[in-house]
Amino acid sequence: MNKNTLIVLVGPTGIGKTELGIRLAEHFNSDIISSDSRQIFKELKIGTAAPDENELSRVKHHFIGTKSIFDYYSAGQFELDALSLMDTLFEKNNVQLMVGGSMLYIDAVCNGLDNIPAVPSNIRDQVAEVYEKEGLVGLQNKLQELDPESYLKLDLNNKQRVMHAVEVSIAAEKPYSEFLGHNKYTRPFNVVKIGLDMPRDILYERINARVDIMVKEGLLDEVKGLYEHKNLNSLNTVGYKELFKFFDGE
RNA sequence: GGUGCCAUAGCUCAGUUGGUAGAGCAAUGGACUGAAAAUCCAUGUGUCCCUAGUUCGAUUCUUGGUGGCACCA
Repeated sequence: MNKNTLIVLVGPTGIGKTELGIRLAEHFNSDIISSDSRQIFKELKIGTAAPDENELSRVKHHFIGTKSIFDYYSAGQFELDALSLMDTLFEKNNVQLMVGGSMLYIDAVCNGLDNIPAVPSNIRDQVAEVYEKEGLVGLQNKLQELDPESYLKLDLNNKQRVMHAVEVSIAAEKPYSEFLGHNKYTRPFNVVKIGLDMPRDILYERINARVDIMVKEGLLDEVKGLYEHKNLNSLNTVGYKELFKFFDGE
């Protein structure tokens, strides 16, 4: 049994993770490690319901507003960043708290992802160009050539997956599939997961009320200011993409 | 009160030159190891507002209602 414990607080949007997380952190005198893939972007405040100044002042938060929407970020990077942070945090207190709804991020920290090499941006551009010129079929052909095993296993309609497998295969100069299946990581801490739940109709009322508050706080201006960047991955986000469509008259 | 427009899936709407209807979103189930609040796959949904006509047949055309919106008074 490790002496260090990571409490992971999960649950659907709007259920009250932020507030409960702060109260737990105050109780354990711990920091909060955010595992929210969108609150990490400093430009996305209102629409992601990121903790406000007051909440941030109550407990030290990590990974809130520390990246820009123009930065490339990923679950794998989060795994590295979070683990190295936790090394330091556990020296101060053997209970730490992770709060947020991005399940792959949480999974990466708790169970680990395989050690797949990062893809340089020039290779991402190169693969994106294949997609632009030859479409999904072009990517599928590339995958069949570079990594026949993934070609058989992957959902070939899923552009994101096919693209990533191709990118990694090029960057690593060996098939993407060879990196998979080795993730038997043990972590130097225990994991206690707490999942929050409530009746759906009440949750929906809370979410509706919260959207009204967001609008009062200036959500429309926030989204308008980001409109020109609407094609960035980081802005493919609930609450933003719908408003982009609204501004387009859809 | 008058005139006009509208009423179709949970929501926004398309459509049927008259042969009982469909997209997007939502929902539900599933997949997913560096975009994960993402992405992909599958599935259903209906008194087509009510009424009476015309018609072999009306959600579609006509009459009269009801409700909503706009304009005029």
